[in-house]
Amino acid sequence: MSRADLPRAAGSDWRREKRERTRALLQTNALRLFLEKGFDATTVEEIAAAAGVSHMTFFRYFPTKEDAALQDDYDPMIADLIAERPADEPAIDKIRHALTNGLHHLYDSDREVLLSRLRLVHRTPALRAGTGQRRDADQKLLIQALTAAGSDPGDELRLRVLVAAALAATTEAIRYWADSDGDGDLRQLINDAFDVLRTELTQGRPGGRSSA
Amino acid sequence: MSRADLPRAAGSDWRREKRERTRALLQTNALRLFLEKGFDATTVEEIAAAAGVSHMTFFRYFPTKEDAALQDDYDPMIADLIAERPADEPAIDKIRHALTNGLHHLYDSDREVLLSRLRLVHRTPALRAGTGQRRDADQKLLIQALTAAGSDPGDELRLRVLVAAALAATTEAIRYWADSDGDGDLRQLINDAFDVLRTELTQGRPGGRSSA
DNA sequence: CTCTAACATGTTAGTGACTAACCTAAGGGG
DNA sequence: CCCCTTAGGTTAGTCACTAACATGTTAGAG
Repeated sequence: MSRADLPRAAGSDWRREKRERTRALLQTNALRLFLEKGFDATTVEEIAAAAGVSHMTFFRYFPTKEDAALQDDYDPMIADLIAERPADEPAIDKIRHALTNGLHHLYDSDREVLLSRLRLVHRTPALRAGTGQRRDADQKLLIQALTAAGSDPGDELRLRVLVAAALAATTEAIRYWADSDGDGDLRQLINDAFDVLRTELTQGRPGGRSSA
Repeated sequence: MSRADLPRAAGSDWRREKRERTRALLQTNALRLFLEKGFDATTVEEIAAAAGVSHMTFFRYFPTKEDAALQDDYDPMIADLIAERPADEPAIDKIRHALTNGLHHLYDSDREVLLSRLRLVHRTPALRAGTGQRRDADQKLLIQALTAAGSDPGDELRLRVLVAAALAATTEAIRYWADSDGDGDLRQLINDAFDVLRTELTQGRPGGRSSA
């Protein structure tokens, strides 16, 4: 297999540190160049050169150029957050709370970085496409977490639709937030989006969102 | 611009027919080869050769290899279907009915082709990513159609979430249908998916879908 | 009827993402 | 001390996609 020689998680401390340093160097340089010159105008060669490695090393850390812009480590914590919710809570609320709580951290720490990354993704078709794949992965993750937390795994379509709708609402809230340059409270927007699901889908009144 | 010399919609009957024949030849050969050998294992050269043209001609008709697998002409009719719905119908029902009615046609005519195409997309990461972009486009289209049909354009987030949730439900129904090899009625599944939105998101009962 | 503009297609020669096969150097355990 | 593991390099590909320019064919103006 082509990617069998990926730098792995094991090894002595000093090797792990080196790996992590190289990886971080590649990703920060990638993001900087993408923001400076645009995603398409930046070549993998340039990124590798800026990080002081060869282009092959880049591909040992990131399977595609897109991944250097999209990869982060927020996903693994979602499952944990779901597991922490009370077992009798409805699935949709578990998701809602897990997501809003999860966003909490990066929201006030990495705020500016997050915003510029969202804008980059927004204006780059290749990256927008990449997020679709991420959403599929997130959906799978959430479904697993929910069944692990007690949801009926037999009712497949129901779970898929629930999770997909929840992710769609979250995505729209995040996009809306990025579109308005980070004005407003992201968690509030996400709650608004979930409220749209709750209130608008049942009877379809033309107005009535909870806040601006 | 690079794509300024795309075969256009104008011209005499003669030219238009030739264009359409070439285009159809390219797309059917592309789909056949993708299904036979897999998407990645098929080169654009092969497709072009099978259609009896050069690889440049291929790119004059399809901007990317993915498009040869994904492009169809179902989208334009969605807007029409929305416009046909009664003006006072809730947005979510407009979408639901437009989509189920729209699926009606291709459902019993192209059924087998549709199924194999869905399976192809399902097992090809590059194509799954492509569908994400299509969904963005569909979302824009639907929002335009809904505002044209009387929805309040000022309440941006609400419309985005509504449409995104509707598209998510539809997508999940279609995937579910493809996963179960086309057993069951697709329109019924879509209605089930919309019912999940309606009944499960409001109070989050653990059971209660309308049919299998 | 001829000349020309428009247009579908071809040819050739790129660029750049990504892969495969093989090589090197350095630390760590036997 | 040897050797194995592992981070990284080198080189030489393949293939999607682009740019620039060439060619034949047809439609329409004169």
